[in-house]
Amino acid sequence: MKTSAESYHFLPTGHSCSNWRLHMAAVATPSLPNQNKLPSFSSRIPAPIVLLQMCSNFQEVRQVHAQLVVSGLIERPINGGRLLQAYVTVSNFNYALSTFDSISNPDVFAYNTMMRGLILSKSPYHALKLYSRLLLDGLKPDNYTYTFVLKACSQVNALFEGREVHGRIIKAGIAPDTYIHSSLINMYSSSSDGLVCAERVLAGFSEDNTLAKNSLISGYLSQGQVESARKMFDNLVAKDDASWSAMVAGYTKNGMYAEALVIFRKMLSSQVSPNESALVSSLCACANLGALDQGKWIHAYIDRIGARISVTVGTALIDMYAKCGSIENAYEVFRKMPQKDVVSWGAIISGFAIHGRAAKCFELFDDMVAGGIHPNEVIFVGILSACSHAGYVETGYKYFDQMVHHYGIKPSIEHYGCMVDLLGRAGRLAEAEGLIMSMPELPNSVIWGAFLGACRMHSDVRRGNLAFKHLTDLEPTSGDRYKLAGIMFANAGEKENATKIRTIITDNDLETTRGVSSIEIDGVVHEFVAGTINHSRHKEIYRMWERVNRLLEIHELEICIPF
DNA sequence: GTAGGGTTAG
Repeated sequence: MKTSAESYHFLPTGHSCSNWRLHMAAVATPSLPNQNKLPSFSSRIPAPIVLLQMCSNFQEVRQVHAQLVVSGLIERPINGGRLLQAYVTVSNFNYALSTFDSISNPDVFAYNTMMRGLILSKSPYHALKLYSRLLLDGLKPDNYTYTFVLKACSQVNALFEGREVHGRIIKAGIAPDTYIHSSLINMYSSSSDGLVCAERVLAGFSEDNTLAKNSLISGYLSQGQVESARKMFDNLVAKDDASWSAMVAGYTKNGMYAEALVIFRKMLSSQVSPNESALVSSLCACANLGALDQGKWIHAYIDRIGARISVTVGTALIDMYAKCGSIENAYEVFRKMPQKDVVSWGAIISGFAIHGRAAKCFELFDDMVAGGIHPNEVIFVGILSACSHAGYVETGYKYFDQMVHHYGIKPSIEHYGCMVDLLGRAGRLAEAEGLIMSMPELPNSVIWGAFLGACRMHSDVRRGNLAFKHLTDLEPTSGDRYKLAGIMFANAGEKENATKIRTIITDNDLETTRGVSSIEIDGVVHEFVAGTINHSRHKEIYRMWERVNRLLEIHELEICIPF
């Protein structure tokens, strides 16, 4: 470490040394973390180092950092590594990086800790660079180094580099432990080509290793090989929470939502308490199924076990309630969340957008910005789709402009989709067409589909024909596109074209879909198809629905225990 | 003398 406080320039740019000294004086005195819980002072370890291990947030680490500088303890190289570690554990990666830079001769521990920080902050490329620097420094990588570098490789699908690391591990004669094994499997199974190697790695390890087996299960699932994963999972003797949650997450990721809920239920009946990942995945499955009762049950379960609602779980709850049609519950969860990140704001804004509450979306957007959270591209998808549902063309333009020029976000195809939809619905077809032509990338079927829908709505056969031509190129087998065009021609009185299209649909046996909505009663999902009025039990369902509403008012969550 | 699963949310 640098030897004096004056030359100690670890702070991010904008802080001068004199400011730092003043600041140190201000923070060094007030409440330090849990001083009363300190172990006895007979210990040889200096008090600030003990404190460092007890820090649970950034402010505390910074205070102890100040003490380390004042006491000169920072000058011992080992303490520099400890400080770095503390910044990584409280997820302040800028301070971690500055601390690392201020260490003059970082040892393997410092390198490992910094690599871990870079992986946690989703900078795997930097972690890989640091690994090369470690080798250039002539240091000898250890088991931790290999675990982290393999993790970085799997994050960027660097199969080639990963193989090289694998070779180096073998050549170095390191005895690979369970962690290295599971990291190798993760690395190889980040691409479908590597799965065979992953299987071989597992086969070459004699001990029973649940960690590595879980990794291979996740690998199969990430490559869509659900059957292989399930087989391996069923044969697993010691299933831990990670094994279960890998299955729940894997089913959800592969769109098999019902299976995800079934295995989640099995997890609970096997007396394994679900971890955060399993809760989030199963809530995601509920959201996609519209299974409000099951979602509410999971919410009640979380409350019952007294788990603190984390940002991640809270966000998954918001999304579930919003997608299951219960925006009020979503908003309640949102308001009660002690911490929110940009994803939580995105979930609630998109939720209100789905429900057509544009004004509320704008209000939330302002609150978010006022709270110092920087909107990302997803926030604008929510805002623009709210504009389009409400028909606010000028507001939509305003936000689109703000996104590009004020926030420097490059519009994605989804943003263009919202704008085309917005302009098209409002009948401003020439503007919509101009926007499509100005797009930097090639318009996809979503864009042309929205445009065709708008042309049909406003009986613009010339432009509609253009959209239809593009759609037949992009999606030649989608019956829906032909159907829409057929309706457009029929409405415009062009009977010849309309019948031509109808014969295309029947001759080629193209499938068309109909609008479907569903409600869930007593754990069973009932579907209603647009245009049909005689669902076999619709009267009964209506009566049950009324009863459910009454019950909900009386006991809130008590009725939903489907498991 | 400090350490490492999996990873979901818009």
